[in-house]
Amino acid sequence: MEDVARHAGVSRALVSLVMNDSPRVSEKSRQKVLASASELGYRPNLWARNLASGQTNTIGVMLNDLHNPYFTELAEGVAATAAESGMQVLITSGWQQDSGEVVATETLLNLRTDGIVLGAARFSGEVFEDVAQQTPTVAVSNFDKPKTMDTVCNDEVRGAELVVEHLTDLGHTRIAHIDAGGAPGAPQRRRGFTTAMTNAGLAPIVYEGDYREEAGKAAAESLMSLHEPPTAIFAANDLAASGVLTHLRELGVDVPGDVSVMGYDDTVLAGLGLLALTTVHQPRQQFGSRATELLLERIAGRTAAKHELIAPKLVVRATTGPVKE
Amino acid sequence: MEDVARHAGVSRALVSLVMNDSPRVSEKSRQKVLASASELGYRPNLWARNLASGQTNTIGVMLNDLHNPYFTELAEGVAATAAESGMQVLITSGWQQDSGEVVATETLLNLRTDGIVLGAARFSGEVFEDVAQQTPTVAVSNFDKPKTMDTVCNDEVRGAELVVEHLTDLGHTRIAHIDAGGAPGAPQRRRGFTTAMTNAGLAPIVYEGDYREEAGKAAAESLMSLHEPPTAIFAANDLAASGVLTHLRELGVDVPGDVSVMGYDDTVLAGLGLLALTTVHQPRQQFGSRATELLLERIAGRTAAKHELIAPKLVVRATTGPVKE
DNA sequence: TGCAAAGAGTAGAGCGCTCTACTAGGTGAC
DNA sequence: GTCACCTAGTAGAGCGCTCTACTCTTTGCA
Repeated sequence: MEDVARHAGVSRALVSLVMNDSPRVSEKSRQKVLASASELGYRPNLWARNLASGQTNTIGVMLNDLHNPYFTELAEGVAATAAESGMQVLITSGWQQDSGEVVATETLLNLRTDGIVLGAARFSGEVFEDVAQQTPTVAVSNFDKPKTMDTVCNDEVRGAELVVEHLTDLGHTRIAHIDAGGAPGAPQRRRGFTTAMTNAGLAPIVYEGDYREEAGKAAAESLMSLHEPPTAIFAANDLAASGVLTHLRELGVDVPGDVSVMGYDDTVLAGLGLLALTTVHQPRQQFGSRATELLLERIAGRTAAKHELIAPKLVVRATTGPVKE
Repeated sequence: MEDVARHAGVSRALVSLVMNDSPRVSEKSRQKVLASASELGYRPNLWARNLASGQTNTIGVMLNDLHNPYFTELAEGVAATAAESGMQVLITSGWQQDSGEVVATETLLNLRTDGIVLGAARFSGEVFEDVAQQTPTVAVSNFDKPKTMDTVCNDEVRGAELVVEHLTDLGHTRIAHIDAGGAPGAPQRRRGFTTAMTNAGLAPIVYEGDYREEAGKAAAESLMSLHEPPTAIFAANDLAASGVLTHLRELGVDVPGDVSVMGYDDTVLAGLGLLALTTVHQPRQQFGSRATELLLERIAGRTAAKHELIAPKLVVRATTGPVKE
């Protein structure tokens, strides 16, 4: 910077003004400085800039797992909205490890990003409340309405309701849900399912499982060997639904002729021609952009916590149909 | 930091030493400083630290597209290897846009990361040679052996060979390849395919397509309506292979009884029970970790460019079988 | 007992920038 | 012609840390 100033025959301060697009510089010297800068291959050192200015114009995103499209689409939403406000996005990942999430968040904290979007899965909200005390924080997660941070999350209960409505509309009454125990989102889906079934005057059948394909297969096997097998199966997520479909095909059961199958999440899998899975779409990008909006509000000074639910949508494909009379 | 020093009754320099685990501090004052630090909620400011020390202990990763598991697994490999050397990883993404890649790389450059791993797809190597001149750079990409940076990439030619070997071993002679034009990796796969076929004394059938499912479907349709349809189809990637399978199922063609199908990449899709696709596995994490090793070498001073190919592996599942005679 | 070397700690410059407060010169109103 | 005000630019402190060079104790050993 020193060199650029000397080369252009101006002060360091002027160079700084030019680099920040200040209106206080004449067109002439702006050109002169820009020319010298590019000639000398100068690029501003962000560390120094942020140190001096005390603000980073950067928002940090901590993701539990980069593999999971849920998290990456979330990040995409964040990036898009952040870009509109001229903010940079820096991503760190917990690489699916408990300790990783904490380390990644620490890094962001040390980086003094203006705020943090938490795409956490592993920990309860409490662990992160500490973080929220130090910097504006929004969690995309169904933490239990913490006071210190905002949360944005999918309305899982509504999603499960959507499933039950769709299936009962098709005339199904024996509907089974394969749930994923304590995994993120699973308790809410289960609750939504049982509530909606009960409200419809139906008995909820819940079978224990998890979010993996094998679990879907295993559950389908048990379910189909029941004395009165269900006519519709609502899997914990798309992957588990894929396991269900696999088993049903091996069994020679027609889908959706004999049995209807639904997934949850609307991942790439669901759209594949061979699956064509009816499922519930989570607007993941929207989670990210809404979270960013809330974060910007917080950065601007809001302190009262907001907790928002975002409504999922039903996506009907080819695995559900009218109950076989 | 000032406060911590005062609170602990020592100099700022000592606090700095403690924070960096220097062996030059006595156990007693280390404890004292640590205690004061946690009491005051002190955390070192990374921007200041890096500015002062002139090194960031951070390597930057620029990814074209976070959705694509290819890139995220790459990042995972980078993170794992970087962690072994105590390096932090910061990820920026081009969000699938041409300009995005450049912006994301600029950010990394301004951040003065010790080095950059380029997971680029859009641009030719030339655009990035400029970057490589400014900081140690390794590209995971089949750029054309640039002088200024290292490259690590999949041995696509070998991968295509693997496919042809597997299929000819099963007795296939009419083998068609659906290629993806100029998309990343596609030309190499096509070349590998035609070469291997020619070497085996067979006529390579190449059908134009791309990396999407629809392309696979369309290609399968054309291919199967040929006077003498191929007995094996090697799709551009797993997604296209999924399209092929979908069409074949609609046609009632038995896989692998009548026609064998192969994908490429070994993504999650391939492992699904309903697809069980025979494919070629790219060790994506290994790309990342190898790239990081090379980068660390460069950071340590090596300047001569290295270009490495990493061997893919055949993964046999259920979509290939002996040719029906 | 004396002296070198090791151990523990400190002072203060400096990393590359921004930002506040200031100056010099030009403009326009009365 | 004078004065207030605006514009374009500058000086220099300071952001929070690290790092070099230095000081003051201890310790070990001939």
